[in-house]
Amino acid sequence: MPSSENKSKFLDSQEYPLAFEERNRNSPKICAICNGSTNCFHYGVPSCNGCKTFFRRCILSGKEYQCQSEECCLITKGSRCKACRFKKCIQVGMNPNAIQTSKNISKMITDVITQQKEIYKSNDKANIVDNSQYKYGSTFLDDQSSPKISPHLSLTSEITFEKTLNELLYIEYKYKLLRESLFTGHEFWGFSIDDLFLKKSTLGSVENYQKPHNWPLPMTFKYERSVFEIDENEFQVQKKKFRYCYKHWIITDAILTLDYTKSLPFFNNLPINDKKCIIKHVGASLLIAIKAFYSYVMNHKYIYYPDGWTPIIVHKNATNLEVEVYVETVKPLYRLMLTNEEFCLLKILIICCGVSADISNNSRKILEDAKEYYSYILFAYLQVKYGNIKGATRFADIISLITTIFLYGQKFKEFRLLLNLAIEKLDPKSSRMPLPKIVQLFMEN
Amino acid sequence: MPSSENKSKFLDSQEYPLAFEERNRNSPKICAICNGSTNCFHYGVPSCNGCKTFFRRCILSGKEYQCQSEECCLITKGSRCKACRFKKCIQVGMNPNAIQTSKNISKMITDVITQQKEIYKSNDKANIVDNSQYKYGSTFLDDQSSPKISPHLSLTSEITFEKTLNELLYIEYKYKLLRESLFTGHEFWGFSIDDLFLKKSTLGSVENYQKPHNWPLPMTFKYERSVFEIDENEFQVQKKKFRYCYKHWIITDAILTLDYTKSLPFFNNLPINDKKCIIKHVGASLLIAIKAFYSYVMNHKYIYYPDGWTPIIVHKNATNLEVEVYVETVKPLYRLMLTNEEFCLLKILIICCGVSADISNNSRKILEDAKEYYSYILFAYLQVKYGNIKGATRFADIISLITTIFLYGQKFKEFRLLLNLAIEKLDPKSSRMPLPKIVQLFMEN
DNA sequence: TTAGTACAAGTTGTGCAT
DNA sequence: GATGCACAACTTGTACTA
Repeated sequence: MPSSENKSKFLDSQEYPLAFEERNRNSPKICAICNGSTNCFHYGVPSCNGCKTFFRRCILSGKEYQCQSEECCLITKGSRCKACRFKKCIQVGMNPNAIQTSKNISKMITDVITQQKEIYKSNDKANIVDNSQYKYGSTFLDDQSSPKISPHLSLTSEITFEKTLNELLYIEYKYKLLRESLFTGHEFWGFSIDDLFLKKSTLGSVENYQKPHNWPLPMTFKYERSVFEIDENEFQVQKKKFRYCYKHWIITDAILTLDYTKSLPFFNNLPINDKKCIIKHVGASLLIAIKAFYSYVMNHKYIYYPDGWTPIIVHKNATNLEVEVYVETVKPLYRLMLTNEEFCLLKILIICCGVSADISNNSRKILEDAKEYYSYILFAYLQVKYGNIKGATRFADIISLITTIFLYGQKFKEFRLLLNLAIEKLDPKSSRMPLPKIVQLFMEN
Repeated sequence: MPSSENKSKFLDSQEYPLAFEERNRNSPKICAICNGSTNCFHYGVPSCNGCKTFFRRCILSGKEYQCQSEECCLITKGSRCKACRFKKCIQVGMNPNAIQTSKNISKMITDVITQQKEIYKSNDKANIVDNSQYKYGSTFLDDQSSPKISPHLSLTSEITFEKTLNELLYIEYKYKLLRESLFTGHEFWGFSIDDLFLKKSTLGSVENYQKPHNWPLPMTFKYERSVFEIDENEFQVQKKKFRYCYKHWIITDAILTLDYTKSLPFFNNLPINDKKCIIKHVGASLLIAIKAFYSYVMNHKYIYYPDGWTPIIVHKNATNLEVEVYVETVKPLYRLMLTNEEFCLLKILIICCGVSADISNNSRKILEDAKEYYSYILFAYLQVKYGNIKGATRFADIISLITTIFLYGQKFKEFRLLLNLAIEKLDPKSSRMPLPKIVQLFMEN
C-alpha cells in the first residue's frame, strides 16, 4: 500500500496542480480501487470517476453495507460488492474530510479513520521484519569464499532488509574472528595503498587463524613517564624494556578495516581515488568505533585489545587527549548499550558520511543512496525492536553517535600526530620501522 | 554592503544549492504560511504566490470556511483545509488593508483584525502555550514525584502532533516578531538571573513593539583591524567611531530565549537550579541556532541581524574562529534547506539535550521524556512529508545537526571569551557597562 | 519589489442515461 | 435504486503586467 498517499488530515500530503513538466510523471494512470484507468486524484487517491462518486455517496448516505461473500471480493470495474468496494476505498486512503458538505458526517469520518488505522496495523504486523528470526549468520558459516553483501539498493521488501542485516552481521563476525586471532596482516605491511585496495579480502580466510590460548596477556610493564615527558636516554631504556608481545593494533585494524570495506558493494565499485578520499576522511573514526565497541563488548571501561594491550595504563599521567581517545570513546557505548546489529549499521553509516568535496559527483550520489538505504534499515530494525516512539528516539541517539565518533576520530588523529612528533624528536635516526602507507592514509589530516 | 573582498572570501556560492546575487539579500526564503519557497513579501508577510492569491481571494470573496477536522491542520503547500490556511494567514499577520480594491471589504477587514487580536489574546492568556491542551504537559504538572509510566502513550493521534507543532510555530512566530522589533529587553538588563527566570514572559506583548521602517541599517563603518590586532589608542579611536545604532544582540537574544523556554511546559516546571544548569549547557548553542536560522531565512550566507548588523564584515582579517562562528554556522542550514517546522523542533531538541550530570534525576527523566516526545513528533512529521525512507534519512540529517550546533556553540563561547580578554586588556578600566548576568550564564563554560 | 490579473489545469459536485 | 459519464462549477498556482 502506498504510504505517500496518506490517511488523516495530518497525513494529507497530496499536492494540488503541479508544474507542467512534473505533471506527466506524477499523474496517475490506474484507479487504486478498481484498476480502471484515470488521470486524476479524488479525495486524495488516484481513482476513476465511478469510484469517486461511489465513495462520496457512501459517506453522504451513511449506509453500511454487508458483504454477501467472504469480505475479500476482488474489486474491478463493474464489481457489485458495495461492502468490499467501500472497504477498498478506505484501505487505499480515501479521505472523507475532502468531501465538501454542510451535512454532519463527523461520526462517519471518525469511523473511517479508525478503520483505516486498524487496516494499517494489521498490515504492519504481517510485513515488518520479525527480529527474532535474525540468526547470527549461521547459514553462511559454510561459505568458504570471501563474503559479499548483495548490492540491492532497491528498497522494495523487508525481506531484503533482513538479508542485508544478516550479511552485515556475518561479515562483522568474520572481522571479529580475525581481529581476535594471530592475524596481523604482516604480509601486507609493505604493500602500496593501491595494491592493498586491489588484493583479495582476507575476511574469506578466517580458518587459517586462531585465537591464542594465552590471550589476554597480562599488562606487566608500565612506564613512570610518557613519551611526552622523557629525554632521549630514558626513551632508549623504555624501548629496551618494551616487549614485542602484543599485536601492532593500528596496522592490523587498518588492514582489516580496508578489507571490510571491500565487502560493501556500494564502496567497492567506486573509483579508487574516491575510495582513498573516503578512507582518509572516515578511517580514524572507523578505527575508533571498532576499538571502542569491542572494548565495551568485553566489558572494559577503556580501550582494550583482545591480546591484553591496554594503552591507557601503560604509563602514569595520561594526557587529556589520551583520556579522550582511550577512555571517553567507550562511554557513549555503555550509555546506549549498543547492540551488535546497531554497531554494524553504525559502521556503514560512518563510511557513508565520508562525503567530501573531493570525490566525484557520481560517487557522492552513490554514498548518499547508501546512506539512505542503511539508515532506513537501521530505522526499520529499531522500529520493530522498540516500537514507534522508542524506536525513533533510539534512532536519533545512534545517529548522534556518528558525529561524536567523528570528533573522537579527529582527536585520535591529533594524538597520533603528537605521538609521532614526540618519538621523532627522541629518536631522530628513526630506528623504528616506518608505518605502512595504509596507516598513513587512515591517519592523514 | 560587504566589500567584494569579503565576498570572494566567504561567499563561495558552490557550497549552496542556490545561486546568490546581491539583490537576493534580505529577501525571505520561506513562505510563512505553507513553508513553500518564496523570495518576496505579500501583504506584509513572506509568502508564496499561492498563499498570496489565496488570502486575497478569501478576503475579496468574503466566504467563511469551516475546518472539517480540529482547526489545527498543518499547512503545507497543497494543503486543502481552507479554514486553517486562512487562519494561518491571519496568524502570521497578513494585512487585509494591503489589498487594493474599490470593493467595500471594510467589514471583512475589521473582522480579520479582531480575529488576529483574539488569537493573540487567547494564546497569551495561557502564558503562550496552553498547557492544558498538552496531555503531555499536564501529565507532569500534576504529578512530580510518583514513578511514571511513559506519558506518551496518549500521543498516538496525529491531531496532537499537529496541535503541538502549530503551537510551537506560533511561539516561534512571536519570538521572531519581537526579535525583529525595537525590543531589546533593556528594562531587564539589571535583573538577577533568578528574577529573569521568575518574571512574566515578554513573548506575550508583541504588539508593543514594531519593526522600524529604516531597518536594515546599512553597514557603513568598518575597521581596518580587529580588537585582536590593535593597541589601546586605536581601540579608543574605534570606540568613538562606533555608532550605537544596532541592537545589543547577544543580550536581546539571551533574554528572549529565556522567555521562550518559559513557554515550554516541560522546561518551566523544572527546579530553578536545574533550569540554570540546562541553560548554561545549551544556551550558546541555542543562540547559534537562532542566529544562523534567521540569517538563512533572510537569504544571508553569514550571521546577519534584522537591523543590518553583520559582525563578520565589521573588520578585515577575520580570524578562523570568527569565520566558524559567523559563516560556517549558516552553511548546514542551506545544505539541508531547513523548514520552519523542523527548526522549531530542532530548537526544543537542543534544549532536551542539556542533560548534564549536575541536574537531578527527576529533571533528567523529564528532559529525556521530552526528548522522546519531540523527536517523535519531528520523526512523524518527516515521515508524512517525505515518506518512509526519505523521512528517516532526513530525520538522521536533522539529528546530526544537533551535534554540529553544539560544536559551534562551544566555539562561540571560546570566541566570546577571547573577545572579552582582548577588550579587557585594551580597556582595563572597563568603561563599558558589564554584560547582564544572564549573558554570563549563557556564555559560561 | 509587490499588487493585480488572466489562464491552465486539477478537483468536486451533479444531472442524466443506462 | 445503483452506477458511471459528462459537464458545470469551483479552486489553485503560475506567469505575466504594471
